[in-house]
Amino acid sequence: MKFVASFPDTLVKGYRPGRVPRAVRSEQLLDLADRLFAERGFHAASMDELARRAGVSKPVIYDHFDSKEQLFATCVRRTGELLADRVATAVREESDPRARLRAGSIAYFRFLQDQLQAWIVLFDDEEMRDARFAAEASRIRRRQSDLMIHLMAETSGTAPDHEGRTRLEAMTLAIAGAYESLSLWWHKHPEVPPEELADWLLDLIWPGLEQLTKHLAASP
Amino acid sequence: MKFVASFPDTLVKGYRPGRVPRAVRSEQLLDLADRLFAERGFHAASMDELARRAGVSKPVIYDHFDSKEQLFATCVRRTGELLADRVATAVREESDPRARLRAGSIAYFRFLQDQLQAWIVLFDDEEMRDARFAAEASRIRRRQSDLMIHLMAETSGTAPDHEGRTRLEAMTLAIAGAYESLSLWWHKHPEVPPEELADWLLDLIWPGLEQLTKHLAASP
DNA sequence: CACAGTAACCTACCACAAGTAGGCTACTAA
DNA sequence: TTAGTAGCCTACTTGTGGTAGGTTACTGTG
Repeated sequence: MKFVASFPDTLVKGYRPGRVPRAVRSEQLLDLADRLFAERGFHAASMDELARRAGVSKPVIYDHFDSKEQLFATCVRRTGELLADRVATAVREESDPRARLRAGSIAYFRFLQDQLQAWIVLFDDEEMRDARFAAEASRIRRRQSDLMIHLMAETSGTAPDHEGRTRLEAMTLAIAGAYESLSLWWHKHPEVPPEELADWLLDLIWPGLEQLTKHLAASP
Repeated sequence: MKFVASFPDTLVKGYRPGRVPRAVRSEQLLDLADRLFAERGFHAASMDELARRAGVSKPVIYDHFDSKEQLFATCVRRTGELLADRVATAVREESDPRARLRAGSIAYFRFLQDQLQAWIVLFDDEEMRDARFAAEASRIRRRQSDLMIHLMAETSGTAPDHEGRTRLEAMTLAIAGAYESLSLWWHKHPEVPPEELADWLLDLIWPGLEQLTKHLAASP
């Protein structure tokens, strides 16, 4: 009875107090953590508050996740995978290489537009938000990079040699960094539509990228 | 006497115990903080340890800097300004636009190579380092972006209209992001020489960049 | 020279948040 | 009925950013 009585009005709607199965609690905690990190940023979000919002005590959280960092990483990774899916899906709907890249880019920016809440934690800079996110941001970049490499290999047909692959990896990662940085800029210029962003970026990198694929296909 | 007696061997060489003028203490603290942040990362670096290394008590630090974040920001900003200077100097030594960009790029990567220690905090991802650096990293990107815009305006002669400037700002920031991300990759492939990195990146972005300047010069 | 004013510094503390030890409650299955 | 366990809690420890308030030594002025 102490248990039930200890839930005043700090309870988040949609979650009733009391015992729930482990899997459900996990999902609930992840959802709430996502929102909390988005609102406050990593540093300012406290595990106590997460516990309060979930209507649960702190050790419960630590029974599901090893640490605050691991919880954060899990949240970000989930979102990153969703993003990768969206982009991959959009890419698969086109066949011409440039059109594929364009479709992927648009999907990327549209996703950011939708998930702005959750994304701010990773990309906002204006407000001095804390973040232990380098590893996760990097993971996402790598994912986008892999996707690009895969796409290029698929359309060019030939496989580059070792040195070529090294260079290609470097360049796709650089491009992924450009996307990331552009997203950041976009955050302060939301009036620009995703399609225009994509076109700008395509005009910038496509000539060099096309040249690069030709170069790599010719060398081995 | 308590004062002098309280310095066992935790003292960093080159700094004698005892009272020193404010300006000297400030510089000393900044230098030590730079090293400490580089070693441990923002989160794991504690103010207590900084105090210990400086052979000083914590309030002394807070008499010089408002907070840990402000101290960190000051360190990073100092390094960022040094970087900008190096790049700008290198750029000024060339006249052909492409050669200028190349020279700037090489200077950029050379600087990272030298200052690797101090730079890890900002760019390393493999190790889960903490960082409250989004704002500072962004400031550095903006600096590089401004430099590029300046350089392009200088060489093209004409000034773009409002929409053109918006697009140009977005694209140069994207490019700065690409440099940043490439630096990160480089950290795991240090065998690639700076000149090669610069050439890779130039081959990738120069065609699009040249096209962009022409486009912007033609529209108004 | 005396001594006020101040610069540089200290000890001892607070607040707050991550993470833990150990125990309680209620469901389930034999 | 009762053993086992899943889910949960209260009450703590630890570590670290930051502060209050006092002490020491240097410096310029009567």
